[in-house]
Amino acid sequence: MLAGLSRQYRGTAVIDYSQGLENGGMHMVHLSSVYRKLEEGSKRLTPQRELVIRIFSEHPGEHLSAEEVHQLVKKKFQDIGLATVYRSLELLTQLEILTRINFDDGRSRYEFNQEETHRHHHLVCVRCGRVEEYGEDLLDTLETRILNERGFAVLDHELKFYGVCRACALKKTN
Amino acid sequence: MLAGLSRQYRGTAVIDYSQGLENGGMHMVHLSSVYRKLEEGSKRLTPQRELVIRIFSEHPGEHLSAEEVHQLVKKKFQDIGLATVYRSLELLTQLEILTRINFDDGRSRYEFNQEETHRHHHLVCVRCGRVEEYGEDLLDTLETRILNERGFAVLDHELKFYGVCRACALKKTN
DNA sequence: GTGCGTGCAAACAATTTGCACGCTA
DNA sequence: TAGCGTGCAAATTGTTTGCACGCAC
Repeated sequence: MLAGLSRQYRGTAVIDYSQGLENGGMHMVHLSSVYRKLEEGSKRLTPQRELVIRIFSEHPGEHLSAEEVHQLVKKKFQDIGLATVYRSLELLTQLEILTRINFDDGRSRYEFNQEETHRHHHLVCVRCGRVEEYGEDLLDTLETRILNERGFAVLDHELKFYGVCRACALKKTN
Repeated sequence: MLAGLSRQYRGTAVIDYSQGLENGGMHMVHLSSVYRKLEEGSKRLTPQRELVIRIFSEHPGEHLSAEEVHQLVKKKFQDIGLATVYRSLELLTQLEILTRINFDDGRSRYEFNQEETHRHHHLVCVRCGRVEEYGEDLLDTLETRILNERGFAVLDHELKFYGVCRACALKKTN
């Protein structure tokens, strides 16, 4: 099975998963489902891929870009190629372990594809640029209507709200 | 006033606006509001900018990219620089004459910022890539809730549905 | 041994920017 | 005449790809 795969690769760092990735906090990721998805895609869980996953697990709710992931991996663990980061992100997205999001800041960003927290939306502050998450989903009825009215079968949706966050609203000046 | 500005520039084409841009069809654009917005921004309505606007008025509902606008302007009117198209799109977006949209196809796209048709959404077909529009807006109550619950004052929102359009659903094979 | 995954550098594509020049206010 | 707007080419930036190598199966 895959669990045994991730010992080492290219003679580099060995990652201790005795405690799993679940240590992160509230935004838990089920390593087992990561293993399963890799297995189903018959992909190896290499140290580089593990590191990428680990970065996300240690930065819950952060919408990281490829460059940011690369920097974090380098800083916290070891040097890996930026191209490898891109390829890992691509792979993990295809396996639905990550989700690609676009905040129109010129680069793609990624977050865990948390099926439990499924369909959360984003509140993008136009002043400070910070992105909050919003868990509500009231769009099901709308999706049914779209199917009936237009014959368009909705598979997924993406909703972003642009506005002013509480913190910025409180800053009276400027 | 601005109306008299757009005679010619660099000795090139003169555009006849005796009939205005409103000829386009259902997706009418009020030239007067375009004038007003340029005036408020104290920007000139140059022939190049007019041509860009004209292209959008002649392609209602089409979500054009910079490159596409450039090609269309060149084909239908005259050769202008691609950089100028980019700068025009940027300016017109800032003046809220156009709206920038992102369909994750690797380039920014633009459409008229139709305040009348305000808040229409997009149905993106994951098979053929075509984008339909959907005029409904049921998000007002949700926005009020977000303000109350989170203190986040929503100014605008963007909603995209991904799914299979009717045409593709009918193609049984492949 | 075959092939997947990686690192590096080169290639790409969309977009931005520097600069000289012409036209407009 | 001062400065905005343009065209062109060069520069940037995010992302992808070709290739040789090494480890895993």
